[in-house]
Amino acid sequence: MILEKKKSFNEFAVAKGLRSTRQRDIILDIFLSTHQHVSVEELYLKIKAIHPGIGHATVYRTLKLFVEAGLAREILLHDGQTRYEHVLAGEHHDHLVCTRCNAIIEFENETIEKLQDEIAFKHGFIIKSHKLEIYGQCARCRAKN
Amino acid sequence: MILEKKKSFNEFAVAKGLRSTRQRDIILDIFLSTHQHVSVEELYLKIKAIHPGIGHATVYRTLKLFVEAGLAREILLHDGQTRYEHVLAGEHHDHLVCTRCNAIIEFENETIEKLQDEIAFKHGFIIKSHKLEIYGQCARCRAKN
DNA sequence: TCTTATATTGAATTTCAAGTTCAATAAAGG
DNA sequence: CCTTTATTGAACTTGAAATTCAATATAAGA
Repeated sequence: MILEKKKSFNEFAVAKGLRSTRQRDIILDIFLSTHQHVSVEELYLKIKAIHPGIGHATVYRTLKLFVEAGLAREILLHDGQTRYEHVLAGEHHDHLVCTRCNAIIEFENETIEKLQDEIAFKHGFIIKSHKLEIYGQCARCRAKN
Repeated sequence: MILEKKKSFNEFAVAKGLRSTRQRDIILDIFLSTHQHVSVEELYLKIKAIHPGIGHATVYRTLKLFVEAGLAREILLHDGQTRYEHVLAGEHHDHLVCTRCNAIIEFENETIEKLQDEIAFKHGFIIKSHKLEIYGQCARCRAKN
């Protein structure tokens, strides 16, 4: 799967006439090796630890490329930190966010999606994207008390 | 209704031992006279135009007080601008956001809410709040093309 | 009414994420 | 190898929001 994604990014890069650089390879490698929802800062630090030369700006720029290439998706949660999540083929999901430990659990619900379509249609809206986040306390954190 | 809200804020202020100040009166007045979803900056400029003395910091602080007092609710949409919406008794709603003209349309959907409760329950989550935003193009903007 | 303790204000500063600039560097085709 | 030009990264800028702190205003008591 990681190889597939690398290949897919490569194709995107070629199609766009981008040059292949060491930095982008590194950032892609490390991004692919992280968990589902990395914040930019988190990723940056992880990269910096192994390749201290790589700058801030490059990480930001490259993540935006990943989004363009369809490898990543930007998510903005409650805390003002931009996160990037891995895009898995065809799937869409929403998030349960624990406001105590910041755990993020994904879920899908076909019925909710359909209801959204209906609502948008009723208001003459064309949906481009949507965002459903449920904030609360996860099972583990509840157990802590 | 505006009077009610003023009274309600007053009660909150008294209960909290806050002093009554000209600035807070002004900010409340102007907040109550705005449309549903003002951004801080928008409100600040509106206030500044009439009462040039009032500072940035006071507007921020006072809006947070309104939230505490239950008069306003903070909403964070796609564009990184914090908005405050008026809280009307007991109601909860979600938003359709036009990414072209920034129009915000509110909607309520009981079924979606119920489905969310089920999802949270299934994952052992206790819901504190949630956020559903549908982004797209509104009817008016679609007509423009 | 005057005094005093302290809550509040607002200009200025700080913070923090994110974006931008631009000279230096590196990739890739000729 | 050379040349063109994309890319990089240190430093800087931006913009929203928070914080600081001296000056001011409020409210309660004398």
